[in-house]
Amino acid sequence: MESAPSRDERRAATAARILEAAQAEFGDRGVEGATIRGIARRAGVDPSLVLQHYGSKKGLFEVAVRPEPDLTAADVPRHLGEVLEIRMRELPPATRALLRSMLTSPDAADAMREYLQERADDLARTSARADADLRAAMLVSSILGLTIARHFLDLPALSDLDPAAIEAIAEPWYAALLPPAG
Amino acid sequence: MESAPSRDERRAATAARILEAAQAEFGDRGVEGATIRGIARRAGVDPSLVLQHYGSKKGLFEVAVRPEPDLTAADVPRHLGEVLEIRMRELPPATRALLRSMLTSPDAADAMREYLQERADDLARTSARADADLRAAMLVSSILGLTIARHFLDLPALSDLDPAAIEAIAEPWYAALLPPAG
DNA sequence: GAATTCACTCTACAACCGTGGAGCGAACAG
DNA sequence: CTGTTCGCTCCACGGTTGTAGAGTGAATTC
Repeated sequence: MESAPSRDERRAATAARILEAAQAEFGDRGVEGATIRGIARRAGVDPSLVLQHYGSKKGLFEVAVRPEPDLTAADVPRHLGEVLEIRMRELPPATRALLRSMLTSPDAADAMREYLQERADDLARTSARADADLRAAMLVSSILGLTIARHFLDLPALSDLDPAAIEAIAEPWYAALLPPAG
Repeated sequence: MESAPSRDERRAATAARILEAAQAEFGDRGVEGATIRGIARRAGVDPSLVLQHYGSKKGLFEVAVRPEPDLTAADVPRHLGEVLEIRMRELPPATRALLRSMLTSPDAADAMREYLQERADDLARTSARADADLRAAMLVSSILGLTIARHFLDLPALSDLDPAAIEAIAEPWYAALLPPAG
């Protein structure tokens, strides 16, 4: 038997439900397109409650796009496979919300640039080439394009396909752009 | 001396000025973010006039993102250089408006998918490989990612750089993914 | 010169937005 | 059992949006 949840537990649970609803709504419509009322409806809650929990729409968005801890983990993906697999299969809700908003919200654009820059830096460190920074930036940008085309534009050749088939071609291609040192 | 412009000519001129303002505004803020009032202000005109010319916001957007004829020209760019050069230097206003809106407007997403599909088909025809369609889709998606990272996210390694430097690396890399037949 | 067209502005409306404050009712502390 | 906390809902406000219709004055036509 479960013990009856306490008041605090219930509050935390609705807060989490609101956050999920917000990520879904931001992911579907972007920051500007999503509305507090829409998020509240999806969470089965009054619009005011959303703001009582997260202060403002902007505040809610900042929490909603905060990447899951295991994605910002310090252990650099030595193989691109990790990043690729994550990007090619289902997107994490926070990532999806950030991607959806990055072209219309300066805040989201900043967050995305920062994220891409980190990934590019990680990658550049694995190479000894003089133009490693540029090549790393090109690489992460290409992954970004693939992600958008597959998950947001539904380009048939990419969205219909098994992730493994894409990875099989992409990985050696990426390695050709920025060969690992040694 | 110029002859005084007729009434029709003046009307056409303001219509064109409104369209330019709309492309700029859509390009800066996206379909949802841009407002009729903002477009009117930029064109130095009353908001109502915008609708009298283009019917509705949606109608205006459709005209605003219509690609310039020389970009849809039937002559396939045999070399990617053309596409790349266009994408790496200044973006045409219509393209910029479409790109900015593609993640938040289903109509824009459809138009962009269609455009990418056409380009991918053109490219795939230059190859005899069995997986040419997939590789072509990957290629145009990568260009898309590069364009976004450079022009919309301002990823420093890409946006600060001379287009030629990027092309010098990108072109052979792209050729490696989808080598031209023969 | 008078009559008419029409490019353009003014005003208004209904819908929607983010947000704040008052109030209710059930879970808590004593 | 009584008093209090507080998670939650209701209602309201000011502002912005897309859009429609009436009005105005100058260019056009006869």
